[in-house]
Amino acid sequence: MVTASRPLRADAARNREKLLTAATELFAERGLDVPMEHIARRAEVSIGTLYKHFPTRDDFVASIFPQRLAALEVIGEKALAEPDPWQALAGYLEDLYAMQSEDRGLNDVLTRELPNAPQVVAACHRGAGHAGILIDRALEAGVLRADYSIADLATLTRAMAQVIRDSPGEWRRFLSIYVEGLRA
Amino acid sequence: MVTASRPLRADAARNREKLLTAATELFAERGLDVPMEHIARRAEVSIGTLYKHFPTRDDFVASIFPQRLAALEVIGEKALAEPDPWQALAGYLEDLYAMQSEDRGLNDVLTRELPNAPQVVAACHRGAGHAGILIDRALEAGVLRADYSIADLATLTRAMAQVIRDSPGEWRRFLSIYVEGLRA
DNA sequence: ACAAAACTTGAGGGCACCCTCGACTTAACG
DNA sequence: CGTTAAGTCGAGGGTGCCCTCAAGTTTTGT
Repeated sequence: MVTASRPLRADAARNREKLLTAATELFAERGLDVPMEHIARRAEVSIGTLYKHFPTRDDFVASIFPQRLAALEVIGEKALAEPDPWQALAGYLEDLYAMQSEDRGLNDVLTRELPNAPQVVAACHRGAGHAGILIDRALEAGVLRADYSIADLATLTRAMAQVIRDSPGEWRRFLSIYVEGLRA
Repeated sequence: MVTASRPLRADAARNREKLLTAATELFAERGLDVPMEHIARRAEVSIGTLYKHFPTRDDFVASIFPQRLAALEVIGEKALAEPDPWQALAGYLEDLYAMQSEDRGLNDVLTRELPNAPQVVAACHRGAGHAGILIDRALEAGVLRADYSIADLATLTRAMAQVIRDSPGEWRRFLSIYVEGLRA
């Protein structure tokens, strides 16, 4: 869309940038629920200005995460390039959750429903596309539990979100056990 | 302990009971974070009375959950009675999470740190004792992944808590995959 | 039946977060 | 420059939850 009405005034553009930077940092550090006031403070901007640019929290989310979720595509491509279907899937999961473990906000995004940030939902769907292919390949190769589906991956993602949150040192181990259970 | 100072006045004893009932119900339905006001309302008692009997949320937790956690002992005993070490462990996990899935408050209790409810912590430790024995048995029998430990069970429990919360229909399936991954 | 002790009540103060809006400031354009 | 539309500011009102305490009520023991 980019309905480029009138362009932003210089100071406004600057503030918008500062807000995005602050929100990006704070989401990553503290998750999606940081108080709006904190974002404004870190951006050195008043709370009123914050609401002028981003009337709802989801406006922040929608402005920040689609970009970040593009990394999903990258790890998806990487996995698709791997010839061994099992290695491809296992590697994908490892990369996916490594990414999730480094950004608390991303962790939240992948866990929650975000009905007001359709761009984010779309980006997730795109990511899921790759995952679906990887699963199909592994199924065809007969290396993956025959009843596995993309829905199981959603469940796993939420479980991993929790594990990452309260034992960031353990997620690889937990994942490796689960992945063992996935073999045909 | 039971430092039976003077016994409670009749009306006070009645109110205490009503509060416990209300809290038990609401914790199970909504989790440990229900507003205190809701508990008071359901108990048909004023908020002041609530605070007289249970000055902190953890006083409720400490009064309610040790009993409930006694069920852990029961399923522990049941599992210990099972001759096959693998079946014993797998059955234990199934029973444990079935229990957890029926009580949102219990789910919270098993997920959180509760430094102010030592009775609850103690009850959990007792439960963990059984689990430890089941794990040792399975290890000795060589049917369980050699590096498995009780710490992994704590991680699993938090993961299951999450799965139970947002996909109550899927936890058995998720668990069964994980358990597959546990085999030696 | 009465007084003292025990208990109950709910208005209200505190806090953290949400968000709005009218008064002020400043960039942009002639 | 001067005008004005665009943008900024932050005090303050709203909400939901926490918890307290002075005034009123009920139980208990005599």
